[in-house]
Amino acid sequence: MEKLPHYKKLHLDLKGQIVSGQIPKGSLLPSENELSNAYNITRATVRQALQELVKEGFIEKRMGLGSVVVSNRKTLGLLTFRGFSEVMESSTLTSTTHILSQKSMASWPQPFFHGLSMEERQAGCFYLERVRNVEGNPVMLEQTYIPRMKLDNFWELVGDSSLFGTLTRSYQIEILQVLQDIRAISAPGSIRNALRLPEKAPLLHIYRKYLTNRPHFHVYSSLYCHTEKYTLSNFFN
Amino acid sequence: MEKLPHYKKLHLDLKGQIVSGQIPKGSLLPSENELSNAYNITRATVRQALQELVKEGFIEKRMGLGSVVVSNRKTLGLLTFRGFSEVMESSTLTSTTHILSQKSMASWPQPFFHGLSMEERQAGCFYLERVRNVEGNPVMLEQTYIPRMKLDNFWELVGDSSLFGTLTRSYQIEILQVLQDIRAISAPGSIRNALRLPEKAPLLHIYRKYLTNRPHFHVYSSLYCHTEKYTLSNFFN
DNA sequence: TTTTTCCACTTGTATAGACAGGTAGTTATT
DNA sequence: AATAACTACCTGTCTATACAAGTGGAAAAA
Repeated sequence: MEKLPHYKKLHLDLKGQIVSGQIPKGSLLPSENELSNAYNITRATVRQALQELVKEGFIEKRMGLGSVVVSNRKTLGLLTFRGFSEVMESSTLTSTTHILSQKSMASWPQPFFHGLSMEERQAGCFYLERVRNVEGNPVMLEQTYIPRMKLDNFWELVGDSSLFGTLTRSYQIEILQVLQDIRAISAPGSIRNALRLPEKAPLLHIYRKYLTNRPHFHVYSSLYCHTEKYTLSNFFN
Repeated sequence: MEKLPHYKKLHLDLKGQIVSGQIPKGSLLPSENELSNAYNITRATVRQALQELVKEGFIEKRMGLGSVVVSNRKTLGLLTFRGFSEVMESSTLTSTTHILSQKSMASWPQPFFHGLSMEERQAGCFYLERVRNVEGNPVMLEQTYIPRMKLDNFWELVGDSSLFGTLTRSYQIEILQVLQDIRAISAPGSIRNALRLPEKAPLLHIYRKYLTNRPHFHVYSSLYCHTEKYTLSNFFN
């Protein structure tokens, strides 16, 4: 039993009710005062929870009116934070993951797409290469690099489960922010094979740096996305 | 003289000191208690201001340590909020804009890339098509649709200046959030001409919906980005 | 000298209350 | 019937305070 802060508890409760459809899109959330009474917390704490929902794009606040549910997509915004499974898990689309490669490396690739600190460079990295499929179609190749810094039994703990879920559960590492560079490219040969693409197919290429709550610990990803059938949705704020 | 809320005042003060270099990158902001004393406001209000800076990517907060300045880039995060000029204005790259088309339309394109409310549909839209150049190279084609809702003298007020700047200054419309779908495509003929691209060049295509502080008023954009020389950088949180 | 403990300071979470300002529907006025 | 005023309710901003939890350096103990 983990004891979450009150605002987090309310946040998750409301999010659950929104994505499950109990609070339908277009409707109003209970008012801040109602929520503060119902949960026995102050309005300030309620507002903190609602703020999270705004940030994730689930609700919009209207001064004098209330909080309007504007989306019930579980995926909204999560793409920017987490791996693929979390994004897809709630949709009706079936998604699978296929691991192509999984290894510990004493040194990082040279050149690496992002600057590294001395600490990171010396630690070496874990490397994970995965193909993500939606409805049986390969749509994304994900190459992830994790510094080997205080991550005992990493592969055993990751196992078959979500990478970012494992980081949170087993190491209390949470993603706070993501920096990324996006570009469109023509699929190179190596990627074409993995995603079964024709020559010169346009691909979305994203370099990501995940900032975490563990200082100086970052996760790096290189993503190749085939966006013909499934597009990448994001919200920003 | 507009009277800003206290937290907004502090937010702008700190932002100014960060982008001007008075508070250098890597250094710590004054602590929340120091700021609350200096400005004669409570810590809750200080935290509201700092939260904005975190959202914009200027600072990171470290529990037990303080608020670290992690960026002094004027542009950071703004790409997700505003048009092109704001993004480029602080960089050393020279950027120019060329207007291809500029008209008022009684009805929206059919089909339109995003669902519209009755209100918006009936209002018609202003249409603005622009090419953005960096160092003389065309890198982005931007097609923007603005509902004709309570925007008197729109074209006169926009003139040559920034679209989003005009919306803010003349109509007090501020962008709160951006929803977007991203995909990679092969440049279609019409776009190839405007951006002077070879056939089948990979292009980034982004559909955007800007949510504003004016209820039910949204701005829509379709962006085509040539990302060979200049990539799109974003931060998420 | 090395390790542990402690402490000052920082951010995180939370309470209780107050007033300003916007929304929408009802009621009173024209 | 159309307009204006009122009202209940909602979010926005802010004060004052308290304690929990993490950081980093100094002091104490090994």
